[in-house]
Amino acid sequence: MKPTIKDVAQKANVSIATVSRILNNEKGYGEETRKKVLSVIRELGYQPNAVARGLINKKTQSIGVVFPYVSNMYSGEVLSGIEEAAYKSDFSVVICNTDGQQERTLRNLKMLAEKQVDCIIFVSEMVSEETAKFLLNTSIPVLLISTKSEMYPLPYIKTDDQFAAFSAVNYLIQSGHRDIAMLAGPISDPIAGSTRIKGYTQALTSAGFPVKEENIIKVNGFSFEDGLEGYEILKNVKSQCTAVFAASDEIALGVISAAYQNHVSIPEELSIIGYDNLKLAEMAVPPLTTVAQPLKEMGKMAVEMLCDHIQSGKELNSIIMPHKIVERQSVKRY
Amino acid sequence: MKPTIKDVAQKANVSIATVSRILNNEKGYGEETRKKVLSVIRELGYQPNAVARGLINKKTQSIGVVFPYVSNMYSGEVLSGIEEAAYKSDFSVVICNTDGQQERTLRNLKMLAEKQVDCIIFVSEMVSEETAKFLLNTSIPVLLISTKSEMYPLPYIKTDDQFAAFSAVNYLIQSGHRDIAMLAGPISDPIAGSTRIKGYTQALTSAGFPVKEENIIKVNGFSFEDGLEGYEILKNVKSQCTAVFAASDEIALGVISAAYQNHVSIPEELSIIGYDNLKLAEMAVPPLTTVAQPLKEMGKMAVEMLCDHIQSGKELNSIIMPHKIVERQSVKRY
DNA sequence: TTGAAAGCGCTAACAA
DNA sequence: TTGTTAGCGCTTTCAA
Repeated sequence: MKPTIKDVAQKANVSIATVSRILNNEKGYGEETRKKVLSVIRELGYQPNAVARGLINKKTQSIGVVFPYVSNMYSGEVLSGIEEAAYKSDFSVVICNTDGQQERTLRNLKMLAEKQVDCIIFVSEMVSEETAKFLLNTSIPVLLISTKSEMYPLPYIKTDDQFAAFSAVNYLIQSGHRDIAMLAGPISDPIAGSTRIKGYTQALTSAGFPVKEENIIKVNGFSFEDGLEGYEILKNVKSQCTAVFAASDEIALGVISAAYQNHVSIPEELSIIGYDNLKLAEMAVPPLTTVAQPLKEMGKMAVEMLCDHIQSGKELNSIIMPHKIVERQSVKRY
Repeated sequence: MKPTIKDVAQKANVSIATVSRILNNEKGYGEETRKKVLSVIRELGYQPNAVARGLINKKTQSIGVVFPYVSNMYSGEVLSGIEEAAYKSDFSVVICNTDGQQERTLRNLKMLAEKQVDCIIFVSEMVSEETAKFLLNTSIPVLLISTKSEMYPLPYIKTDDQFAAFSAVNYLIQSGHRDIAMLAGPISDPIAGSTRIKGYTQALTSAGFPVKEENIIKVNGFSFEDGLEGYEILKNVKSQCTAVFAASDEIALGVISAAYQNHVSIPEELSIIGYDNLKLAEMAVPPLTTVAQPLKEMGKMAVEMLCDHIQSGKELNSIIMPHKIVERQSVKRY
């Protein structure tokens, strides 16, 4: 049996209250007792029980994080920011994977609530009405990352997707491209789907170029496979695109890979710009030009804001993070 | 204030014991009371407090996972397996990042113990003496993944690194390569470092080829950057290698990327085989031939074994998982 | 079928 | 400076 505070108290001939005080660096004991107790603690190998603490303090020092897919690189970036900041503030992080399924999302959220996490970070997943309601009803502070609720006032941290997409396409235009295709995610996604398409359209329009419907290729998600698939469609589209804007780096990698198999060289025959600036972009051949979101930074910021909120009651505001174009070698300049 | 079991009991005119029984699907109440209580629960939006439960049950339904770097793709693969199995068994997973630092490892481990996680999965990190001692002293069941303790009997799940490295190099030999370099991780790493070098040496030797010291290039880690760096060294080595065995897929990607910048084409001028079979390998240009570890599977297996152990006292055995060569397009066949 | 009460390991108010 | 005690929200005897 693991020793408890009681065992320590007994062996040190003091009350458990005194041990508790020493453990928590409060005052109210002599140097003598402190030393004695500390030595007993070491001797017994005593470790405080955070569960018991949590019960009485109503604080578990833990952060719940909800991802659609914990294992992709996107989540990894955000997670590393979260983890870093959490570690600094002595929080632990509980992660959940929803697989993009509403039901799993809800079940995970419920679990987090039951486990009494001190706050929740909800990443990059569509906020369904039911989810939003749950999030609003619970007393747990919540921050969204890279997503937002259309109808409910949930604070978020994200980039301006439309503007970022605009910037990406504009970069292509500035580089001398006229005929630009887009590999878009699902339109059903109000954040990363339709919004980025708007940015694309806007850039073309404001440059005085026509928007051709067939140049907007919608795939099912934002993955490598979606990029592979997208390329096949792109190939068959008659227009002579010299460049493509991919709604994610993974999609872009899919296109690059498919292009390689089709012996079309990038960027000589086809230019491509991605979205996210994952580690992946740097590792690609050729290295991928992309619009960067500060994902790690966003994760870090989320936990910092949440901690401030919990400790000092500081309000949780929504924040738009800046994006920027990272130039590498996948776009040809005319 | 969130409603507690007491509020439910009061409102339903029963004792908290009855509510508890209903919550836990035990017997000892009438259908009438059950309905009544359930409706009150819904009405109040009551959610049981897992912390209080944990205190009394001495079970928190949570798994602690320790990674050196949570954000890389390697961790992502393992994590997705862990998460999937944990979700099925109703466990939540709390993740820790050690940054490869011994001190952080220990602090994280302590935190997990204090939080009373039901078991710990320790992934891909060297097991220092102090760490091993901690792990053995605690009463928390532990399983290592992709690592092992040299001196202490901690159960692990891993592949046979030496054999896998042997297979990789042997594949190169079978493909007609004679002069084969290795981009090895740090020799200080007894698992992924020196052991894989042994496999390399062994393959060469048993094929009757000489082992040239300068062909074994040791870099500081297993990252993309290490691969970049390794390529620079490789370039300056006088030998005329036609192929290289990289100790990780990330290193391999670094080599591919550097080769691209140096205008040496892969696999025509230089063949390369990786290690891990991350998603990355598939996404590379050219797609990377590599030796696959079933990382996701290993994560899944770890939690399944741990759950069996907790629930039925089933013993925790060490397991060697099979590896296999996944042929793609980065190795030229003569 | 139900309830009263003890207690999990700890903190915090109050007393001494 | 120290101890006693109540109680956090729950489960689990034991008794009714």
